[in-house]
Amino acid sequence: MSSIRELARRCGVSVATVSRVFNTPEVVSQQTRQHVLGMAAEIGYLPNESARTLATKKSNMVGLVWDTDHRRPGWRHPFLQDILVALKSALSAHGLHLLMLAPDPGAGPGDPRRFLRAVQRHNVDGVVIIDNGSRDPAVLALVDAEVPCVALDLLFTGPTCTYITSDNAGGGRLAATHLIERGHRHIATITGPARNWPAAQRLTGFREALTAAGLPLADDDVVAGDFYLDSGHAAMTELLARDPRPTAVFAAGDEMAVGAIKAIHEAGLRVPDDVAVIGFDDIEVAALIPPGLTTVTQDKTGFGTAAAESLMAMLAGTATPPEPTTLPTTLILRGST
Amino acid sequence: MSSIRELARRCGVSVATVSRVFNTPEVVSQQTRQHVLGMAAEIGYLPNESARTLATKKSNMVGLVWDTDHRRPGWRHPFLQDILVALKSALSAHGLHLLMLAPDPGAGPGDPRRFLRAVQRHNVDGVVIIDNGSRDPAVLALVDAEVPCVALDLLFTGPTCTYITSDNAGGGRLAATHLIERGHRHIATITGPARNWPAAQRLTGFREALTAAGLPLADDDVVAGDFYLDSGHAAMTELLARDPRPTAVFAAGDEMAVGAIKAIHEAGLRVPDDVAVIGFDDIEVAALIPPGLTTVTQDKTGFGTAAAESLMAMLAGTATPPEPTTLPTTLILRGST
DNA sequence: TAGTCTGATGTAATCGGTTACATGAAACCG
DNA sequence: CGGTTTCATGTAACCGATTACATCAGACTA
Repeated sequence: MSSIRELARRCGVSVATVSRVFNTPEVVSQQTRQHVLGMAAEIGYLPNESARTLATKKSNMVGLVWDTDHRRPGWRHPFLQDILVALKSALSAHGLHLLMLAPDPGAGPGDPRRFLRAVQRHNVDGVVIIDNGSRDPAVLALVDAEVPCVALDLLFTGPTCTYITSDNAGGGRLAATHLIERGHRHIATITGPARNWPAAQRLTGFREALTAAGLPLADDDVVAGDFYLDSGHAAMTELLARDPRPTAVFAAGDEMAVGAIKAIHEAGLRVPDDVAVIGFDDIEVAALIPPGLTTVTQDKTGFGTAAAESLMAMLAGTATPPEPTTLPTTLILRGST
Repeated sequence: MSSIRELARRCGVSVATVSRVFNTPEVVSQQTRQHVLGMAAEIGYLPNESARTLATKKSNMVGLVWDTDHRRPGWRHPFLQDILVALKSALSAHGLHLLMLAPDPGAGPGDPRRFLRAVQRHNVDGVVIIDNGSRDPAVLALVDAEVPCVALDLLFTGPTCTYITSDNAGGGRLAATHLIERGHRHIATITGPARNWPAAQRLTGFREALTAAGLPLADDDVVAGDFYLDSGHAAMTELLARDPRPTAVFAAGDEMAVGAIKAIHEAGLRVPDDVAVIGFDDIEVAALIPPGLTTVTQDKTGFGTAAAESLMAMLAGTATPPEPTTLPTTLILRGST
């Protein structure tokens, strides 16, 4: 591969001049510039990014910390593909590449510094963290990286850290309000694991809106699931056994909502006539299963672009990290309510 | 950030010795090694990867070329998340990081060298290509990269290139055989775009198996879709208008199969009693929509791990690239047939 | 015309590692 | 005991860029 020295030699100029042609073209004469660029194209010269990074301490790379462990469930984020595409596109527009980091092999599998170390070795300009909901110490350790960090769907602040999250409470309110407007008076909910922060927020907003409408949420009408299909099915089965049974259910995740619909159908009841169901997330299935799942949608693309923007703001050198971003949630009306 | 020189100074040894501690520990004395490692931990020394890459020409990074363009559809790969997770895990196990490359800003948006240049600048040890089905010249130009390349779901060979694909023909055969075994005699198919290679293969296998069973496929019973829901709905509507209408349909993609089921239900018919439906891909919805979609599944995880393995084989330095990998497809039985 | 300014370019140090080769001490051998 | 190995370590060139500083020619100024 031809180096800058080779190119300089061929052009009869110094390496400094060649470097200037690519970095500060305005200071080199028109004539020299043309000559160098022409010769560069001819011999296929391309600057070596490792060398540039070494010299400038800027890599144009953003590290992605995403703890994908086959064996544990929970690493899976339903929107990941949309988020990744948006993130990558937004970063690409600024000339940044996205480096999906492997945990540092120098640290053991359980070492809380395994991501921090990987980040520090690679001269990345910034870091995006995709949470798997586990609040892994190795992820939380990243606050110590002296590098701009943006976490997705994870409370994460520090001197160089901020995060992006959906307006989960608002979404919960939206769901409640919608069901109330549809005339429901007895509304139950299938929530997520107690310690899951987004789930808790959704529940809070949901309860608020019900209470405000004079429809307090009975403890009996709150059943916890784990975001997966079967738990939604089980929870709904439990709710259908109540007497009187609720006429509407808010599931804190679409997969659970689908499970709930299944349970309702199995009980010989109809959606939405006997029981209305509303979900949260707007995953692909929501649009595809009959009768179509009404749901609260999160702005997946917004996660990616907001992360890129927060990062760019920090790279631009503001002293304090940007405020956390809360993305609006909106209601998608389909047949299930 | 502390450098190797700093660490060497503190330990009273030369930089070469420190370097050896991390790269060829067996040649340095037990005592010195302990001392250096201890001091390294103390001052938080970590080798700078850019410098290492510059010196060794090995970056431990694999470039990912994935042309994500918001504006065009088609960049979306239904399995991408599974593939990415598997790919990343497999690469991580070998200490390799995955660099999602932005197109080279030095090249224009339409420049066929925009990925090639990005690859060449970054000293990546290998490249994985995720196809969007468009046979973009900029993707095809990567055969010229003097770097091991593995393409997913794309015919792609060259002196350092190979590819991974599903046994699409076999999957087509599987679908046909299954329907025949279920007793169907009049079987139609909703295929993909004529120029789409996987779709064509699926059709070929499907037709073969029908013919072998003495049930030649009439032209009328082949309708093309575009892999999206609506096209499946439209195609099925068309097929239902035939007299006699087919008793079973093979859709070359699950989304189209879901569209087909919708059309069947809308026509007041039942699945599978009036018309059986089988799909291809095994996307998430397949398991979730009633009555459950029987489908031919592709080994998503296999794509990722096979890509990593082919890459590793090339990195290990075989003169010729590994043979293309064809992943087996298998039948998943659910309620729709 | 001497002095200053400006614009284009060159010189060389530097970024943080790796590694071929040199060195020197200790161990081994006949 | 001299000579050869072996082992641990040091010296210094090198990877391919960037950039502070120096240089120098020509234009401009008083």
